[in-house]
Amino acid sequence: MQIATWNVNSLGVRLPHLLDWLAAHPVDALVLQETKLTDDRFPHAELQAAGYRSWCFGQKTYNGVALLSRHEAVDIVHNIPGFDDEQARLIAGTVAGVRVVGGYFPNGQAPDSDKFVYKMRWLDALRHWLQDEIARHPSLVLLGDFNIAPEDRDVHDPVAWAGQIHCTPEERAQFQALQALSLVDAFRLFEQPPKSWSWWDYRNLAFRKNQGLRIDHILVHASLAPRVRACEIDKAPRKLERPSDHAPVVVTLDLG
DNA sequence: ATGTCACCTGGTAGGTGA
Repeated sequence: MQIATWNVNSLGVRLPHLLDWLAAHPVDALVLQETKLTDDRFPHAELQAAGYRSWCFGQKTYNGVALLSRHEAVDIVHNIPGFDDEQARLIAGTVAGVRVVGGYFPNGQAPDSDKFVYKMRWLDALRHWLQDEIARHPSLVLLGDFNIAPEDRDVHDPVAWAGQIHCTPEERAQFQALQALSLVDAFRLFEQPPKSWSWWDYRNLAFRKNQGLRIDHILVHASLAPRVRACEIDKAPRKLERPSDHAPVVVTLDLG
């Protein structure tokens, strides 16, 4: 089974890229972030023609998430239960016995901003809900755009980024707190190329210079970790014309 | 290089968010 995450930065713009990518990488399930579409505009028909059922949770202009699956998904959840939120940032569903939780974590803007306070509150709520959710569904995968670079090796220039948004001690502590729920960073289960990033700023020729961050992650519960066969970032879509600023990340599970 | 992209309002540009 393969599960992927991709921040598409507007599905309205990126649908052709997504359809091309799915044709080349027919993953079983995929979560999307920053769809930026209200649900009435979601391209269910085009995705169905590509072999995918889709569940969306969007809003106008900003945010928006979706779950795509070749098989039926059940027990769909929108946003973090018990956390009152006007922003569409999380969708979960159970696919073939795997609880798939896709999140578009708040960006946080700057460490001294109100948006950073919201990011911390959102992460606190996520962790508390996940604690219960893992007890109900141990075969859980948490994936998406975390907007956190967990370690210095996930940052092209750790000195310049020290203390900046995505790299603050508070955000990294939140990432570690998720790991403390027995969630394992699938990417780090394997030897990876150095300077592996999942996001490159549109500015400054950042992709050409490979100046990026690894902020898109796939965390699997420890009960699934022995089943993980691969975890890779696919840089190819970032090289296309009019790309998203993020690359997809794929995990391969051997569920026997 | 404060260097781009997407989307909004409201209009032939400017603001917001990332």
